[in-house]
Parts: sequence; C-alpha cells; structure tokens
Amino acid sequence: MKGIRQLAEQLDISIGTVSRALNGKPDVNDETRRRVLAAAEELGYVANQSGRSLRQGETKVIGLMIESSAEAVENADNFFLGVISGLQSVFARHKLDLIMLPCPSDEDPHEYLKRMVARRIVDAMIISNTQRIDRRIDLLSRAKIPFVAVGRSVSASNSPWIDLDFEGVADRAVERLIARGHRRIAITAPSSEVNLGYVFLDSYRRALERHDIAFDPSLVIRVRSSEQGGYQAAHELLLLEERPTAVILIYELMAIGLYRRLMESGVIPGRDLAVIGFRDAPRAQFLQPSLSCFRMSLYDLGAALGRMLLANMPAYREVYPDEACNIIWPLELTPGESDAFQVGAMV
Amino acid sequence: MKGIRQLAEQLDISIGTVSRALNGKPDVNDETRRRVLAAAEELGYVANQSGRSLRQGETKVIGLMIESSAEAVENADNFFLGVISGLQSVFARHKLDLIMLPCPSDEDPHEYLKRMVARRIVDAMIISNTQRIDRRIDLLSRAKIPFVAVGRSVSASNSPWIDLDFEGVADRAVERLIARGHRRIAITAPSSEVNLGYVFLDSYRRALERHDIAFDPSLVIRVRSSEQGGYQAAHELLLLEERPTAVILIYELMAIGLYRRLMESGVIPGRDLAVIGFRDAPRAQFLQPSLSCFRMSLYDLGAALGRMLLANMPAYREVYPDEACNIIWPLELTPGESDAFQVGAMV
DNA sequence: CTGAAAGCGCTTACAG
DNA sequence: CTGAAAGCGCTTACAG
Repeated sequence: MKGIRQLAEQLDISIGTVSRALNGKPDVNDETRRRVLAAAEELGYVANQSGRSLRQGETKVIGLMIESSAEAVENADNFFLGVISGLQSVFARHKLDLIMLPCPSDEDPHEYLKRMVARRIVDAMIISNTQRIDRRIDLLSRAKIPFVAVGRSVSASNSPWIDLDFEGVADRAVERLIARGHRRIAITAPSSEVNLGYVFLDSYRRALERHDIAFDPSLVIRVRSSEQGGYQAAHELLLLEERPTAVILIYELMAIGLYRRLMESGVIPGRDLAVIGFRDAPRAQFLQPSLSCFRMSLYDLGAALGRMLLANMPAYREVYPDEACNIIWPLELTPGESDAFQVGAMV
Repeated sequence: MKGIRQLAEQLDISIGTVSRALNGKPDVNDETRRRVLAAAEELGYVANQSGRSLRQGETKVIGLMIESSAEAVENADNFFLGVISGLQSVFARHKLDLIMLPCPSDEDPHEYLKRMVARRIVDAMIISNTQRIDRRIDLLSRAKIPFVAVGRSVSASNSPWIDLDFEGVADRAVERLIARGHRRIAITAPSSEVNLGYVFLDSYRRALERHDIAFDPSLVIRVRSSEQGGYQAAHELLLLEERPTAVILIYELMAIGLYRRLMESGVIPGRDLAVIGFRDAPRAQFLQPSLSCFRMSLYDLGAALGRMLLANMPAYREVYPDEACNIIWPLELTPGESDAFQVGAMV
C-alpha cells in the first residue's frame, strides 16, 4: 500500500472522496464511507503525515522536551514516565500523538529547541527543567508555538505553566518541625540554577521568620538533586558544628542516599534527626523508618498539563475554555516515622 | 520568517539556489552560498520538515519506541536514558534526530507501531522490550522499515538485534557459585513473556547440568522485574523448605528489594546467602555489603545500536559496511562482597 | 553556476 | 454526494 492514490484507484473513486471519507467529513455517502474505511483497514492504509502536515500546516504531534544529561541518566526517576500517561489520556481524545524529544547532552537546549521548532515537527511543546531565566520561553513565545512549561520561570511573564507547590511543601515542613520543637532546621537546595530552588528557599526563609528564627546560611546545603546528592547532604550535615535537629529535602530520591549516610554514622532518622522528604517515589517507599513526605498524582499532573496546553492551541481552545493559565500543583503530606519525635521531650 | 520563498525573495535569488546552498550541494557559487547561509542564520530559517520529507521520501528522524506501562513507571531506570546518548552520538554525524515514541499503556504496542510507521513520522525504528513472539518484527520487516531490536526474539529470523549476554551472565554466575561450593542455587525469572527470561533460564540449566546438579523447578522464582519483585523474590526464597545458599538475579533493581527483605529477616547477603546481581545500576551502587554484579556501558551499547541501524538503512549502508547483524553484548563481572564466602568453609 | 518547473501525498474550497 | 484542481514547502532533474 502506497498512498491515497492507490487506494482511490482500487475503489475506483476520486482521492478527494477517499480523503473526506477517512477524515469523517459529513458530506460522504454512508455506503461509500463504509467501503473506503474497509479498504483502508484491509490494506493498512494510513495517511502519510508529511502530506497532511504540509497541506494543513499542522502535524498533530505534541513534543515533550527532555534532557538526557549525565545527571539525568544517573538519576532517572519515574517523573516523566508518570506524567506521560496523563498527557496521553488527554491527547488521545483529539488524536494527537505525544513524542519525546531528548536534547543531546552536548547540544545547547535552546539551540536544540530552536531547530525542532523551525523544522515544524510538532505543533506544540511541553518543556521542563525550567531555569530561572529560560530563553526557551522567549523563543517559543516569539515563534508563536503553543507551549506549557513544567516549572515557573522569571522569563514566563504571561505564558502557561504548572509547578509543584514548593512553597507549600517548604512551609508545611517548617511549620510541622517547629511545632515539634525544632529550631535548627536544615534544608537542601539544588546546586543548579533551576528555578524551584529559589522558590523553595524563599518559602523556607519566610516560614522561619514568622517564628522569629534567624536564617542561618550554613543550614542551606547545596547538592545535586539525586540519590548521591542526598548522601552528600547527610555527610555535610554531620560535619556541621552545631548539628541541626531536622532536615527538609527538595528532591524525592535524596532521602535514599541521606538515610544511607546517616545509618553509616549511627544516626537514626526519626530518632536523632527529623527528616521530611519531598515527593514520595516508588523506590523510597521501603525506607525504614518510613519517610514523612508529600504525595501527588503524576497522572493527574500530566492530564492537567495536557488540558492547559490544548487551551492554548487555537484549534482546541474552545474545548477547554476554563483552563487556568498557571497552576501551583498541591501536594499532600503523608506522615511517616522519620520526623515522629519531639525535640527536648527526652528529659 | 516563513518559508524558503521568503528567504529567496529577500536575497533576490531563486528558491532552487537557496535550497542547494543550504544543503551543501557543490554547484553553488561560494559568494552566493555565503549570502544564503548568512541570511538563513539571521532570519532563523530552517527548512520545514514536512516539505522536505514529502519531496525526499524520508524524514531524517529515527524513532525509539518505549512503553509507558504502569510497571515501567514504578520501575523507571536509567537504561534508555543511557542508551540514548550513545545513539545520538552516531546519529548526530548524519544529522539524524532521535525521537522517543512512548506507546500509551492502553494501546496495543503492535497497533501503535503500525500507526506510527504508516504515518511515516520516522525513517527507521529501534524497538525494545522484545517478546518471545513479537509481531512488531514481522510488521517492520514487511513494511520494509529499517529497524533494530534491543533483545532477541524467535520472530527475528534475519533481522538485526543486539541483546545482552544473558547466557554469559547466567553461566558465569553459576560457575562462580559452584566453585565456591554452592549446590542449591536459586534464580529469578521474569513473570512476563519477555524473551530474555527463556535465554537466562536455559543457560542456568545447562550450567547446572555440566556439574551434574539436578534442576529443581522450585528454585526458579518468577517475579516482576522491579525492586518490588526483588523483595518478593527474597520473601519466597525464605519460605523454601530447603533454603538455597545462593541466588542469581535477572534484573538490576531486584537487588535493592531483595537486600531489604533479607535484612528484615536477619539474613545477611554475603554471609548467609550468596547474591549475584545483574547489571550494576547507579542506585544499587551503595548496597551494603557491596553487590557482585555485571557491568556494561550503556553509551557503547547505544552507539552500537545506532551503527547497526544505519548499516541497515540504504542511505547509510556504505558508511557502515562491517557492522554485524546480531550482537550478544558482553558484560563484565564486578566482584563484590555479596557472594564472597565458601559454602561449608565454616567448620 | 542559476532559474523555471515538476512533483512528493495529502486536504479542501469550488463546481456540478 | 462526488470529482477535478490547487497548493502546502520543499528538492532536484533539466535547460541554459
């Protein structure tokens, strides 16, 4: 089976009618449509996307840009795989396909995106790993490519994004720890310029201020967002002169490395040091003592991202009229044993 | 900037010459080429892929099909992220872009691939998670789409694949354990129909036979290939009447769950039970006692897959004349402490 | 070395 | 309800 021409010849009918029948246009005789669909099915005909795209000016493909950096490789987690299912659940309704665009580690993300966009491989983009200043946002805005970002950015003046509620997490973690008598509360922060680090730290500082606890820069531990980073964080924490009684983590896998390093030193989470993790990850679920952390549905996040994106695409706008342009995605606290003690209660 | 027509108008030159200049054709005046390239750069012109594809009959895009099943989500590891870098290193030489095609979990992988192939979004495919009988291989062969499979299959009569050396791993693991006095050696196997399970078990049986050890079906523990599967495997293993003295794992993350369950019962790997893991994963690297396992370069595997694929594409065949059609990818043993004891040596 | 023209496979006004 | 034709943006023989 080659193209629509062969299919039309076989049916002894014009290619226009075949096209209309296949695309569900109303002005086609029922019997004709039946024959066309049957023949297409039998011969395995599917319209060549390049032909369609060229004619229609759209590809029916949505791109999700990811980065395959060495760090990402070492530190793969299920975040995007989980989100993808949610995205696809929305896109499937409109016969849109999702593809992932992995930016090579030796290529500038901005240049990569520029190339992909200019080639018109996709109609719209989802970008992630948003930086505090992210030129990709300007690029997409200027090129008028619909997009949505996972993560806020200073660059995103008017553009759509969904971000996890880092403020809420930091805030509730600090409040919870203070209520249990903690005053020296350490926090981890990413070593990169990724925007969420700023948001997280700001909220932590404000929460401390509310309780008249002075901000101590030595309690901000900058490490890579990875299991190894968690190990490193515990290591630095143990070296501090006046050791904190609690630590708040910013990335889901940190807890695993942190636990390991603590255990090596005989420091037991939930007894000697309170630990509050970030998102619950499948791999962290077996930690002993169980980790107090925050929970969310990756699938729901993906679905929300999908709807928000479609609400920003002219062709689908009217189907999603009430979508917000920006969402702070809430996380729910799951209490565990890792912070289940009161400071000073051991008298 | 719209299309090549606008660029040509701007330069007061024909679109044919612009195209030839941009595509590096030899018969273009140096000065003309310089002007064209400068203007394209300045205006951010990149050829519309649909136009090119339609004309040339190729997309310059290679697809990597992955599955975003619930199991994959819970169990994300770095395998594909690592392989991607290697693939891209080869594809970049030919200006080929790699995209990932995530098959929705509620769609049949065969139907999904059929659709993607028929739409002609990609020139060639890399498929993975190969099943013992895998209709995708017939589909791609019949459609004459160049492809390479990660993993052997009974369906792959003549088609290219690279597979990890499961025989070698099972064989060397058994030999190593027998040399240390083990006679009751358990082995894990996947609960699915994935082909590697058959290969792994066959090799295990043959190795036992060589040493006149009867095959005991109760020592084959079928679990999901995941951290949780490892936990489950340890659980079942501890329930066996005559407990084995050693266990061989088939999947990299199993070791983590297995260790956890063993520890819970006070069974120490490397003292009470010998454990040999599969591939070393970043997350397993901190296990205590350290895990004896096998090592390989994901990057190199990706590069080999890329070369093998190109060797099967008419347009690139001559550049890669000596590529093998099938490769059993070797893994190197990394001895650890988890099997460092001699059975019966404790007299 | 350059230009004019054909045509890749579709979809969609436009006639009838 | 159907057909004939235009044209989406490119690349590439073919003339000159």
